[in-house]
Amino acid sequence: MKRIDHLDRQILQILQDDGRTPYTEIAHQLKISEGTVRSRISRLLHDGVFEFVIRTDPVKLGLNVQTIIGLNTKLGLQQQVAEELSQLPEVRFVGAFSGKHDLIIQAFFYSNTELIHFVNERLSRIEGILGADVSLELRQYKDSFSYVREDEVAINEKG
Amino acid sequence: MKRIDHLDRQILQILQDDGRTPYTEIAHQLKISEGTVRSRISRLLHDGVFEFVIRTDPVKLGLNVQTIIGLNTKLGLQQQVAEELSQLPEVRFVGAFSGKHDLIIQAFFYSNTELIHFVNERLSRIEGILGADVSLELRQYKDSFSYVREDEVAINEKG
DNA sequence: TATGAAACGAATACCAA
DNA sequence: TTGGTATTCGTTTCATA
Repeated sequence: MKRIDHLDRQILQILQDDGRTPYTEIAHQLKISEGTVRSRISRLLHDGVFEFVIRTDPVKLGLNVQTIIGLNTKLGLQQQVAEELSQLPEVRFVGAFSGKHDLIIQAFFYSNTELIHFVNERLSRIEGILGADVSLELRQYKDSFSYVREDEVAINEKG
Repeated sequence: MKRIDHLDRQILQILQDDGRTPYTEIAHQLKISEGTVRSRISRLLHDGVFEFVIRTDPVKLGLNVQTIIGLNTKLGLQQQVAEELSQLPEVRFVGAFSGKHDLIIQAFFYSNTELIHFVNERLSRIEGILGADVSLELRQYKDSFSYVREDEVAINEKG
């Protein structure tokens, strides 16, 4: 995989704001040709650096109950638990972490009833879960995917 | 805002997989006209139900250190702290929660050095933060934005 | 269904190793 | 001279009225 250079990052920054910005418009903004934009985007897509998606508003879809759940798992069963959780449609994110919880997941529900059902019925039936700390989202301040920064190394190992 | 119906959800499901699926292709898959697809997408965009974005792979951009940080804040200063955190480019997500932590954030860094710098320099200077539990992501199992489900109410208030 | 805009494929030009 | 990248242009596909 070729290294991502400054021009790639500039293209990504524009697409972060609007995933539908035409190649011609990107080319114009960056003062390069449309072909360059196209070939770079093809390469970045091919290398899996990014993909075109849509971001839906969970609340507008009726998913009013948003949670982050920290889980502790039995030694040796963490991966299996993580994989089972990943199958569930309510679960958006699953990661293994160091820290107070072995696994942290993010899950969305249509109602508190559905959340309770999830914890009592779904989680309780997964072998290897020792405990679950449910945090209920009261307010969201930021949920951005614009994390492409101009330069890779802001603070290097000596900083 | 008009209610989101089954057909809207089907359109969103297709776009979740590929945000650039042509209207004609969506129309063909759902056996409806292209005009219907277009008018529905316009309405959904207008209502803020979804937006076209790109999803970049943080690791491929060099953001190898991914964290979830739980914060406790001084009474009365939570909102101010949340807003300050939202300004920081390293921070992707900020939410207020009920549970063990008042605020939960997700942040990405280029290196452990940058993470340490963030905690010691950035966080420590924000007034109102009482404590921070840093969880370091060791492995990611799922990070999906495909949370549009076929039907809104899987389990209703009586279920 | 027609019109303009955007995306695409392929040939060519450029540049640096 | 060669491999990689940028440009250009003709064609096709798409969005839109």
